[in-house]
Amino acid sequence: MSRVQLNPPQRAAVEHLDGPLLVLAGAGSGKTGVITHKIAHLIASGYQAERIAAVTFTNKAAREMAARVGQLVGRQRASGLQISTFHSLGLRLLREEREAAGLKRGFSIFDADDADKLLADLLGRDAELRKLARITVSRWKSALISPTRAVTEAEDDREASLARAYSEYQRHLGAYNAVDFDDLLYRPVELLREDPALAERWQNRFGYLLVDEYQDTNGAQYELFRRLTGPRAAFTVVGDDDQSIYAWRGARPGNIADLSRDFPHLTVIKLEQNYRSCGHILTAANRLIQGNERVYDKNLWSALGAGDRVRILACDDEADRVVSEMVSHRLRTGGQPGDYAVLYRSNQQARAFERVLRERNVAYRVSGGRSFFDRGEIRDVIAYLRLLTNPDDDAAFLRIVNLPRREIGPATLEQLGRYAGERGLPLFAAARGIGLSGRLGERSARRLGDFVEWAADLMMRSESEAPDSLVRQMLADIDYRAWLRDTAANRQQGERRAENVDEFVAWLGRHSEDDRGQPASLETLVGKLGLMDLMEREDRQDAAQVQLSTLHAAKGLEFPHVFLAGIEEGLLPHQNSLDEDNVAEERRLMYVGITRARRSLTLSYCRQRRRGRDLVDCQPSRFLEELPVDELDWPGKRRDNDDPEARQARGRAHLAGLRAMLDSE
DNA sequence: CTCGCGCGCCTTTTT
DNA sequence: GGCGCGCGAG
Repeated sequence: MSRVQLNPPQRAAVEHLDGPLLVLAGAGSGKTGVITHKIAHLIASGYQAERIAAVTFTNKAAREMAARVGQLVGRQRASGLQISTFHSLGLRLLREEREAAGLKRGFSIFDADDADKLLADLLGRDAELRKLARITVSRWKSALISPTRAVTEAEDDREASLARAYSEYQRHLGAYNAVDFDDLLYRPVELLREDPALAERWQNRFGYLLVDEYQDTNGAQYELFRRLTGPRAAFTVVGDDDQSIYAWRGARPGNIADLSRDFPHLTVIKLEQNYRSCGHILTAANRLIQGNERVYDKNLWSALGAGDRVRILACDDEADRVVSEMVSHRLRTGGQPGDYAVLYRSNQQARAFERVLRERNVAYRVSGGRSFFDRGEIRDVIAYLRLLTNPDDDAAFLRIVNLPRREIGPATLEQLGRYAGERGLPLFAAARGIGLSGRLGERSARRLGDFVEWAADLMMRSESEAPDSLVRQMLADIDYRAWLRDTAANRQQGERRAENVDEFVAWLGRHSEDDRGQPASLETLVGKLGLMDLMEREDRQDAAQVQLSTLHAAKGLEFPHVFLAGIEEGLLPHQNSLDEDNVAEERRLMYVGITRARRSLTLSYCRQRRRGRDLVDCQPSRFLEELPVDELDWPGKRRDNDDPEARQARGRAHLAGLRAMLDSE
C-alpha cells in the first residue's frame, strides 16, 4: 500500500485477531495492503512466519503478495511464510502425506491435456463426449463427489456411463502414479476428512490462515480451507462478491454468504473507501451494481474528486474511433501509452484494435495467449523429466518414447501395451521386460531396449547430478535441437522453439537451488513445474504499451484511462449468458471493467457490426441505460441538465481529436 | 479409415 | 477472418 496510514476499517481488519473475519473489500479499497499489513501484524504479534498461510488463486498473485510482505517486514522475517495457491498448498499436503494418499515418490501432475488424452483412451474419439466427460469429472471433484458416489447416484444411463468413465479415469491415474489438478484439492480434503489425526496435525501446523479473492473459491477449495482452519477458526478471508466473475468455472460466490452459517462468530468488515477512481466513475459503478441482488450491500466512495464524466461513444468503426480518441487524449495530456487500456468481453474483439494500433504504430500488448509452459517443445521436455522422476507415468512415456523418432512405432507400442496390461505393469517397466518375451522382432526389441537403457541410466544419474546439467546432457543425447529444426514449419519457428527450450533450461538452472541455497532435486523441480504458471517474463505492465485485455484478465489491474469496448446487447451482456438467464454475472463483469479506471472511462458501442459476412444492427447494452444519465457524457443522448460548460469542453475535445487524427495520418 | 476441403460459427480461463 | 467440425471421396 502506498499510503503509510491505514484507514479505520482497514486498521480494524488488520488488528482483528480474535475469531474469524470476513473482509468485504470493494474494488480499489486497498485489499492487498490489508492482507500484507495483516501478515506483518501477525508476525509482530508473535505468530511464527512458518505458521501463517496465505492463499491466492494464481501463482502471479502469490508472487506479488510475497514480494510485498517481504518489503514490509523484511525478507528475513518473512522467510518461512507459506504464501501459495490453493493447488500448491494441496500439493504440499499430498507430498507430505504421500503414503496415506497411496502415492509413490515422484508422482506426476496431469494437466488438462494429459487428462484429455487419458479420457480419449477410455472413451474413444467422440470429441463431444470427451469434453462432456472432462467437464463432468472436474465438476464432480470440485463438488467432492467420489467415483463411487457418482456411480450410485447417477440419475440416467448417460450419467451412469460418465460416472463409470470417472471411476476408470481415477483408476488409471492411480496406476500412473499421477494426480490431476482437481485432485490437488479433492484428495487432500479426502485425507483431512477421513483421518482425524492427520487433520489435527495440519490444523496445528497453521496458526493463522488468510485467503484472498475469496469470492472465487469453489466447493473443494472452501472445504480444504474449512478443514485446515479447523475449530479454532483463526482466519481472515478477503473478497468482493461484486467481482465474482468465475461462476462458469466452478467458483461458488455463495461461499461468502455461507461463511456466517459455518462460523456464527464471524466478524464482517467492509472496505468502501476507494483509492483508485474519481467520483463520476464510482457513481457509475455503484449505480450499475445496484441492479444485482446482493447479500452485502456496499457503496464505494472516493476522496479523489469528481474527475471527468464517463463518456459514451456510439461508433461506426469502433476500433478506429477508440484509437483516435486515445491518441488525441494522449496528445492533449502527455501521458504514456501504458496509461491506456482497451477492455472487451471476448478475445476476438482484440483483433480489430490490434489492426488499427499497428496501422498507427502504437505499441500494444494483449492479455492471454499461449502460456510458455504450454508450448509443445516445452511440454515435450517436461514429459521427459516426468518420466525420469516417475517411471510409472505412462502419459509421459507415450509422449516421448518416439520423439525424436526412434522407430518405435504403433505396432511395437501395441505389443508393449498388451504385455503391460497382462502383467499390470507400467509401460516403462514392461519395456524393460518385454525384450525377453519374444513378442517383438529383433530390431524393435533392440530399439526399445536401447531407449529404456538410456532412460534408466539418466534416472540413476538424476539421483546425484544437478538437474540443469543433466537436462542439457539429455537434450544433447537425443539431438533435440535437430528435431526441433526438422519438424518446424519454417526456419524462424525452429529458431524460436530452440530459444524457448534454452530459456527453459536456464529457468531450471535458476531454480536448481531452493530458498536456503540447498541444491534442489529433479523431483522437486518437476513438482514445481506441474503448477508453474505462464510467462513470468511477460508479467510486467509496460509503460510504453497500450494494454488490450479481456474483462476477465483485467481483474486486479488498474489504468489511468480505460476504454470499455463493445458495450452492446449480445456482447456485454453476452448472448450465451442471456440464454442462460445469467445477466447478474455480466453486470459484475461490467462493474469490474468500470472500476479498473482511475481518471477517465470511455464506454463505446457500435451501431453496426460485421458478423461473419453480413452487417448486423447493434443495440447499446442495457447496462448503459442503468447508468446515472446525469453523470454521463453521452453525445446524442438527451440529458436533463446539460450545462453549457460541459458542452464547450466536449467541443474542445472534439476539435483536439480532429487535429490529432490529422497529425497521426 | 483417413485426408482434405468447405461451410458455418464465433465467451470468459486457472491450476 | 480463422478455426474446427463434418461430410464426402479415395
